[in-house]
Amino acid sequence: MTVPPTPPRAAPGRPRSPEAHRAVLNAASELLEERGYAAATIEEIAARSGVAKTTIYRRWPNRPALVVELLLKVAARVAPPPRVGEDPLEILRRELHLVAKASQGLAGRMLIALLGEAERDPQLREALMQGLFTPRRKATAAVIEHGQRTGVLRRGIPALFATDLIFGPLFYRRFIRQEPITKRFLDQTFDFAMQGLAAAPGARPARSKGRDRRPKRS
Amino acid sequence: MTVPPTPPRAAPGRPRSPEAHRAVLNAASELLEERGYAAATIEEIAARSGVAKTTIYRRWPNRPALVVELLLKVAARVAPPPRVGEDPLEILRRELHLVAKASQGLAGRMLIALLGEAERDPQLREALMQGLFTPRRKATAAVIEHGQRTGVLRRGIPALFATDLIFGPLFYRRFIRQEPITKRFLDQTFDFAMQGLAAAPGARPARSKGRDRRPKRS
DNA sequence: ATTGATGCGAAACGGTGCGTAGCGTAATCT
DNA sequence: AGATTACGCTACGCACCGTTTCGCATCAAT
Repeated sequence: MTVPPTPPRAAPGRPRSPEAHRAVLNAASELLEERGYAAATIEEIAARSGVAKTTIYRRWPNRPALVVELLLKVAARVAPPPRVGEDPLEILRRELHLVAKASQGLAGRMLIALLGEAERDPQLREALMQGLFTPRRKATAAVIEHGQRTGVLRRGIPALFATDLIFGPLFYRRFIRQEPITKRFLDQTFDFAMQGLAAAPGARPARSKGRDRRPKRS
Repeated sequence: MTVPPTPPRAAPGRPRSPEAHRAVLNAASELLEERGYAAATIEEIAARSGVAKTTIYRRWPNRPALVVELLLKVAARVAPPPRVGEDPLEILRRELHLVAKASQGLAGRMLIALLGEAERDPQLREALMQGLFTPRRKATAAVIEHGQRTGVLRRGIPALFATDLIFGPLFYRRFIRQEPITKRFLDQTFDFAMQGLAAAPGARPARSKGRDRRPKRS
């Protein structure tokens, strides 16, 4: 790892064209929107963007890598990860609805296409985990931990596990069964999860530290 | 539906060879096991099975259709749907573990590969729903409804929805995040779901036949 | 201004798998 | 026997992949 910190030395030669980069992502996005993942071949993307195939391959090793970059961009735009704040329950509820909405749009279509390929492509899986799932799960877990500290949520349930309990049914329905997500479904899911996660009415906030031994049996 | 019940009229011409059928499914199964979905091309399957490509295409319109048939067979073998019985909680718990185990084997690998294609192939999606998900969900829901009638499970929660609450986190973890399933994870998931689904200790069965009551806890 | 390095577009390539067609042969029914 | 369908084989056109080659463009360093 001999990397100069902030290397002032610019790379020699002609720099890569940002326009080409944008044009490719744009064309890919349109194709995915209009005709789906199968139709968004590299050759089609090159044709529509006016960028040469070689230029595309110079930046991305293959199609999934390109789509991942696009997915992360779109996801960050339409559904930024939640942040710890005043009312954890409300934050979680909003997050669930936000993710549900995003999952029904372009981001969802991209994700579902990538998941199949991720089975055979460990690098792709890594990229999805580190770029999408891990940060989001961590952010959500932080909200939950905050709720546990302030006494709104029951302690004793690992926060990451709790996030999976909240979001699992949604993803199962949207990406595995591929059925539409209704508001009713989201409300039911959230209510059910909270039934198990929320603190009993009389619970108090956490003390200094370590003092939060509670019998986990409700 | 004008289908003659047990049509005695045999089709004219040479009948299709059951050996060829089996040989194809066998070869496909082996290839999927050894080298994954991507490597299980029609040409490879034909080569390994000793069956001509044309013969394969005469039976299945494309590769997904073939893999679906294989998946349904394997799923029925390694994890037959649950049946209503004495102890609903135990049946559900076993079912969760059984599905988890199956999802980590060949069946799971096939399913995950098919899901991506199902996005663009409505017929494939239909086949997966009618052949796999719908019957299994119905069977599980029946177990839950039985539990609700006998008072072991709380009433008022739609049974199909309840099944998704139980299995959602598992599928999310296995097929979306593609992380391994631990016994601990399954136990936690099940306990959590039951916390919300199980009847309060004092609950009574639905009407008349009241003998079956039992306080939950195990 | 020249030099050297890199990016760009265009064109062509070999490779792979798809799904189809033509052919001669095999099996079964009437 | 004749009709009909399945089988294996070979070959084909097609689409897309990922790579290579080439001439020109664009940058930094000299």
